[in-house]
Amino acid sequence: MRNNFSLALKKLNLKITPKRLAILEILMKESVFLGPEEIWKKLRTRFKKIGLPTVYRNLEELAEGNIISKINHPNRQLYYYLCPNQSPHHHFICLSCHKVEDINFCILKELEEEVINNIRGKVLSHILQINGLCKECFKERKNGL
Amino acid sequence: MRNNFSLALKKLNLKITPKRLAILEILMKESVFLGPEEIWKKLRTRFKKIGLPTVYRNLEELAEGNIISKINHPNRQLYYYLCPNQSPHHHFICLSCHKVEDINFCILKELEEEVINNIRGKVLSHILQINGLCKECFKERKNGL
DNA sequence: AATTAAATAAAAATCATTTCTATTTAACAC
DNA sequence: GTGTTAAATAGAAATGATTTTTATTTAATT
Repeated sequence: MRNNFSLALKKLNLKITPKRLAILEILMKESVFLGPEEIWKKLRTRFKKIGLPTVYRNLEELAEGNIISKINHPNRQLYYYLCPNQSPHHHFICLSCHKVEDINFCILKELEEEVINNIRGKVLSHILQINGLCKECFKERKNGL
Repeated sequence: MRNNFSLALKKLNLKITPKRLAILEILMKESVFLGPEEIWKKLRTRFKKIGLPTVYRNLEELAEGNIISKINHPNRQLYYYLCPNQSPHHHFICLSCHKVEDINFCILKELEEEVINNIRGKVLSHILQINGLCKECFKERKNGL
């Protein structure tokens, strides 16, 4: 596990610092989307003296290197980060437990064609985020959703 | 035109103020997505004394009433607003000229089914934003895109 | 162990957005 | 039209997330 991260960091010419590894470990353990401040609070249990800017900087660097990815939460204006996944822009987000799952999105090609037909321009990128309840939360129907 | 706006405002129990109408006229004229500050600058040519908070407040109220809608721009963290359109969450955004077009999205039902099959939970909402070049900008290939 | 460039802490700055309060104004009744 | 009232506004200040700055520390390499 740690070796994977180290290798990935080396490829990006990022030094392997305890804090950087800790951030990745937190994101890996949680498999939930977290804000910089949430991550910072978790880090402070291990590092008494860690600054919030350090967390921001690291998250940004890791996101640039595609080790983690950035998403939007619909009801907050902050960005959240998440461990690597195959399709960086297709998320299913559980609004109850905040778990993030990839969605198997074979419709995308069709969509792109449809858009090109409508717009007659060029598609460069997209943001697709689907919000709902995951299996478990749907059963429990937490939060009155 | 103005009557349409007045009627819509009345339905929402919002008073018909010159500034409120001006905001709607700007958004209608431009048919491009604009940030609060951009709108504010345009308003100041007509109203010397208009505060940015007034613009924010109005945009928020109008968005709540579905007279305008809010979208995300991928490379800025700000929200942008746009005149009413039929499908509030499906936008095609030209990264060159910032024009916003609706996309005729008949694939959505399929997508929802696909997600439900994968996740086995519940879909509550989604954000779909497609970025690219509109017909005109694609021809001109502005901005090196 | 010494060197060097990157990473960090801490404080301060920035920037978008929101809140607060006193004043103004639109809507409505007369 | 004039008066009344609740909503809208200006302007200043507050907020809150994020970024920048600078001096110090540390990881990587020799």
